[in-house]
Amino acid sequence: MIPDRPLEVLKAIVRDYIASKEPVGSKSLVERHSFGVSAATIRNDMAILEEEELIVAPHTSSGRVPTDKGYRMFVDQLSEVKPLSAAERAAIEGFLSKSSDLDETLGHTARLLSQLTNQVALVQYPSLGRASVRHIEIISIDELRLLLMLITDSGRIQQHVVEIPGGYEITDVEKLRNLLNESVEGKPLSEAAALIKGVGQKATAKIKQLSDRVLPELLLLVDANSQEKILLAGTSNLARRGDDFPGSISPVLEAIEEQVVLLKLISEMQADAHGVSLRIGRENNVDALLSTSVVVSGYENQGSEIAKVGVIGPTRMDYSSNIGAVLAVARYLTKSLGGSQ
Amino acid sequence: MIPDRPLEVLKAIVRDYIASKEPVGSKSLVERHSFGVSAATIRNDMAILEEEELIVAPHTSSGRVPTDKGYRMFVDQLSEVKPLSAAERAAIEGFLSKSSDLDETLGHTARLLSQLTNQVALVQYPSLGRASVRHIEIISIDELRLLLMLITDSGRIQQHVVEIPGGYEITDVEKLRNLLNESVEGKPLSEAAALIKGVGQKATAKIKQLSDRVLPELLLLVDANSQEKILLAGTSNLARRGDDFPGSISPVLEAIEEQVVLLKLISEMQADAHGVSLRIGRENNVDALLSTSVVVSGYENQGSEIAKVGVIGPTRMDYSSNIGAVLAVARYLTKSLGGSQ
DNA sequence: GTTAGCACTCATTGGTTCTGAGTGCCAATA
DNA sequence: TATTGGCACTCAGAACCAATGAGTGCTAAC
Repeated sequence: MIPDRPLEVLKAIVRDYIASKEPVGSKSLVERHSFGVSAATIRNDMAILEEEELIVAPHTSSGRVPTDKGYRMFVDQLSEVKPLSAAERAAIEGFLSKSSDLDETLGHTARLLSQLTNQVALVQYPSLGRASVRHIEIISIDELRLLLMLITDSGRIQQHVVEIPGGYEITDVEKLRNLLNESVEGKPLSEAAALIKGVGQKATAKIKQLSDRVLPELLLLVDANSQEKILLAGTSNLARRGDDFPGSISPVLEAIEEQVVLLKLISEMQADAHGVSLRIGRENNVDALLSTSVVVSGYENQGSEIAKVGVIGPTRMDYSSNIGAVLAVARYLTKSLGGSQ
Repeated sequence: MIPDRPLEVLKAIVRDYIASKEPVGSKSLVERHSFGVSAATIRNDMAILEEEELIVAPHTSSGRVPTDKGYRMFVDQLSEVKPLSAAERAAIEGFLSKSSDLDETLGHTARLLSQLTNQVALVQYPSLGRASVRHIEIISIDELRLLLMLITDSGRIQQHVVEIPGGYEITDVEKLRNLLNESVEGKPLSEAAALIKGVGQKATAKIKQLSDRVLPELLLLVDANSQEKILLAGTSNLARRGDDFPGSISPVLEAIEEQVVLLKLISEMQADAHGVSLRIGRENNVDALLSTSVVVSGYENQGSEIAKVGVIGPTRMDYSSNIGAVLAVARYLTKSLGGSQ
């Protein structure tokens, strides 16, 4: 266990390092904070911290820098997150109230969060999981084309245009639609595929030709729905913080543009007591993200978490305010979804 | 007018500079290309080019680098663009054939183009302009909510959930929908707003309550449709080419994330005879994009251009193959839209 | 447990010199 | 007139060196 003062020293080091980008030494520490002890004593404490691998010295004789483990201890000790300013709250309200459909809401959220934190924001689309089918719609666009729609209770709406052989009647389309809705409406997405196939069996000869074209496409929609998707915003914030990354930022950008990697990462992250979850540096288990941290929180619809929202930035980030912003935005997003969906 | 050999020298300088990132000098020029004359002669030619501001020397005594004007002359002289390899063609076919709806198609296109060129790809959404309303649909989701849909003939589909007072009958909704479609279907989007308002006037008392809720939201959809939108992909390619930019790349990233700037820029660009349009460096008239070039081409639906697709990268880019890729992708995109829409 | 003192380390800074690719110009040449 | 070899000159960048100073670890005294 780490004694009290050394812990305070660690916190001070993290804070100073975040603020200054410079390795912090014993002398500047005693100057800026009033520990009531001398630099030499601080040095002893720092020796303890180094022993515990909470800090390291980049070169033999320079100040210390927190390790991933150090950051971890710091955030775990973080008793309270920095609350948003009134202006920031107002910005959130203003931004999110304007949104209409889900796409727009999530888009706004991502932009907002990236501006709030000056980091790269990520917003995960609600997907499969607990979602269920709210409605299936088939609209005739013209003689040869139908528009299929799949609406889920998470608010996600997907559509697809399908070409069909001519000569069907409008009532046939309606019949098929009703058949589909009767058997699928309200059912979880995970069961939808099987149920849709079931409809194919039941289809009368009359609408068989139609359903043969429509159902496979519908299955694709269901499948696409289960495909997770992440929205990014503020990528340029990474570039601005370029010097926080050893070498080039381009592998980092590549990694976060690679949806699969990110999705895997955030899906593994389980929220802690405060409703937030974060990975620091090597905790990501992704080489390219070795010097980045990820902060995410879940947002909900109808009482259960449907997806995640968060930020990604250099390990040397202001955890306190980023956590605050992510939490606030997640909360507002939940509220906003609950209201209009 | 520039004599023949100097022009060849310019081309060689551009090509060598693009390949090597290094200012190119007279000696290395005669080594790599067989001009049949000595370095001193080349130096005389270079003096001419410098006189014409087609090339500059970064410092008094170093090789030369093309100016924006030099690049411009180079591309204008470009008689033929580098055709895609068979593998690349196959990649395009494979990529685009998988797409189903418009969103997906454009998303794939952007990714594809960025991979093909190793630049940042941009794809503009089809918008207002010549588009017209194909269909308006209103779907009842549950007692208190309707889903409005606006489908345009450019393939764009937008939806919005609207809450309504309860107690309406399903036939009322149908009545409203029919009323709307009768007056708006097939009409250009630019007239849609006025027509929709007209429906509001005609609405009978019975459906007045409904239309009062629905029509304003529908107008918003029409309006949103006129909002131009650009899809980006491969932002990390910029970072990889970081050293091509003086100072930091972050202002560049910011500029291209700022949709408004980009939209204005590409809307001003008119295709030349080959169907491609490009801006080099300061031609962009955007400070942040001073050392970037933009290559765009239009893609069509039903015979007329509906939006643009292209790449953006450092002025020091391989114009020949980028132009080739953009052209090819635009062509395939046109084909793909024509086929399934 | 804390502190002052001290010798030591080493990244950074600034100055100096060296090197070499590349230039511009000129007189000779074809 | 166009081309060429020759030559003096320039200047960015590399290499080297010394000085600086923030910061350390250690020890002995408080």
